[in-house]
Amino acid sequence: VDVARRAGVSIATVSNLLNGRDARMGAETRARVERAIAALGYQPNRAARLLRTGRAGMIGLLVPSISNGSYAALAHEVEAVAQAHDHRLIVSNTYRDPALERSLLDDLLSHGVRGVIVISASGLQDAAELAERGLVAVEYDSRAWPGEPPVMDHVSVDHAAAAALAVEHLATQGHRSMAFLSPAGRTLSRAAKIAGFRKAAHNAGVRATVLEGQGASAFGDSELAEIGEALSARIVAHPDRPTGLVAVNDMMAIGLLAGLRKAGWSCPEDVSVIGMDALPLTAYTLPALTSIRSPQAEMAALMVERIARRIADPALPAEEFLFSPSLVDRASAARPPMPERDHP
Amino acid sequence: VDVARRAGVSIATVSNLLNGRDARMGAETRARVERAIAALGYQPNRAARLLRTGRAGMIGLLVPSISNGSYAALAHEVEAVAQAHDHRLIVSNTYRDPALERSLLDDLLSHGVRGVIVISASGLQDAAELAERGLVAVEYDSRAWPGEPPVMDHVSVDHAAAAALAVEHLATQGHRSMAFLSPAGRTLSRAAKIAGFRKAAHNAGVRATVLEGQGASAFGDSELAEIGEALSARIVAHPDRPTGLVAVNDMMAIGLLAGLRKAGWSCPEDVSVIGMDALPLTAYTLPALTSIRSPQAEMAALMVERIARRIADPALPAEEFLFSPSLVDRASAARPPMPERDHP
DNA sequence: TTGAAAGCGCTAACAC
DNA sequence: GTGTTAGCGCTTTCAA
Repeated sequence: VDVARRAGVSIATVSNLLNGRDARMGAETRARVERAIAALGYQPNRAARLLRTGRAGMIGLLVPSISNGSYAALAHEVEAVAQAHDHRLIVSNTYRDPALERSLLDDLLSHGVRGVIVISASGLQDAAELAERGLVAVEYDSRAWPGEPPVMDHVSVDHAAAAALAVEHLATQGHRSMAFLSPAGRTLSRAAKIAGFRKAAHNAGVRATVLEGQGASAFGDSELAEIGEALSARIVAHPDRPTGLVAVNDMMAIGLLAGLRKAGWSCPEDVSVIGMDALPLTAYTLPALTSIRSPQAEMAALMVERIARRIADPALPAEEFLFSPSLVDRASAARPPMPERDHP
Repeated sequence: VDVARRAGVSIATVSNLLNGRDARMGAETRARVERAIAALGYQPNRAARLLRTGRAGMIGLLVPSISNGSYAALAHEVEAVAQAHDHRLIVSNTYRDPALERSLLDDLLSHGVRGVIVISASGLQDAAELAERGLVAVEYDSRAWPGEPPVMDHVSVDHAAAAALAVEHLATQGHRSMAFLSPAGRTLSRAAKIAGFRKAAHNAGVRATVLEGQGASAFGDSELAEIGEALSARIVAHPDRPTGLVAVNDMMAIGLLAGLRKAGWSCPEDVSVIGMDALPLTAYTLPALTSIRSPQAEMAALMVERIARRIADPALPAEEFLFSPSLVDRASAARPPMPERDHP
């Protein structure tokens, strides 16, 4: 109203300009309005705009814990993409609690958020219902139900391939007995990694063990590292004497490295360790951690783009996108101590 | 409207119940309304509420980069507190760019956000103007201008004390020459740490050097670690032979550790290193990193509480809150190699 | 090319 | 105790 008055036009004209409907607006009128906007330092009230249009200019991100380095890195990428589209990012910790997840989703909806990226332990149950209520959700790092057409978009790295990459790298170095380390809870992504690990080990003809730690709902950096450290005791005592270790993620690998060291084993001389996520800091551990990297920036860009497209066209069929992981070859994975000799 | 119709009451009654004005509402009416709400799965539209009341139920958090572990940890704490108050958290990366910071703040305002926590390199210039426009800002980890009454709330750990803690710990172990390592840009918190370092070193009667790396705007984990690694070369070549090293934060310390190691120096035998932030992962480095911890959870709680109080009462005088850091004594700081002998 | 007016869903002042 | 109603700031037909 103030801008319109100052420019001597109606509020509709101002609104038209603001919303790009200025194709055939008088150049002089446009200039007057623009001057008024600048002079008044006017900024549109987004709440009112949202109320009217249903578009909030915000997207949601639900992560188990934002202090987990891997999710923090994802959040960074997502925020960067969102910022480039002039959108804000609402972040919430879900602690892998499905009920909380659910209520957070409801709440985002009531805030006018129409698009959300979710990292869910168990998969979103009522995706269809959410879609009906106008919420476009994309699941990160979880797969659709095999066989059925996906009910929502899934953007994930190929966890099975990631595990296979680790196994093959170790097998190439000569390891014949490997172990996969994970916390106790079976999230979808962990299950996929474990399956991939088993299959690749089978294909490579090596012995495979899966070791699960305590603490079902571990998602914080310290819990993860702690579990890794605790698991090292089971490694050194294991009858199969695994020499190639694959950790479900980098923080577990870091804990594992510390535990192994305390037990007097050195890496990579006595055991090889491969992590997953390729966090920046893994380049600086001792030894520098060999790890598996996901193309997070591209995944973030795709997720935001999919959300934008499905908001524009809700009929857009859901798809599953699978990204290929890559191995970051550093110092923690090398040849096993004495290949084959004491295991005929 | 739907709820009111179903419950056979007016919308005002529904609104009254929803907003706690139900003190003298008929028990039977209340029950009917509640049943209708449940049956319809009704959720209030927050955009409309915001438009009417000006309260968005969201708070903002502006960090240089959310992928930086220390800010991610802070974000986690802040989100937890906000969630407990049924508020959502909007997070944005500022990349330490004052212009971006400024436009993000404007944008949050237009989204209806009334409270924001800012980590700013240079301090918020126009805090007074923001306050006038209805934005309550709290600065994290930066101090008010000394002498003048603070124009906004500041919540910070005492950086000078943190540096002093590190210096004293090293001095107690016998170190007589120390260096402080930092990236090149002088943020307020870095400046405070450096001043505290210098002063404490002077008090302890030890030699003090401040070494700055390249890369003025380093806030990402990898840049920080990289600078730390690069700085190690200047340490080993330094004429003063500093044996006690204090890094501006943990990621730099981790990079430093890696660089020193490559140069053939071992820690803590040849040099001692102390980091700052006490990130969870520092318990698992080799050697486990001695570091300085801030009470982040308490600081987060205070910031959210201050925001709530100042929104309720804009006249509330601004204050500066200083928290005491504590030393986490681990393995990276010990006695210097040969105390005093080759430096008469 | 511009303007008038309806209405998004809610809250709160006020009337009953 | 409960209901009526104005209006938050905006977008968007529709009319001029």
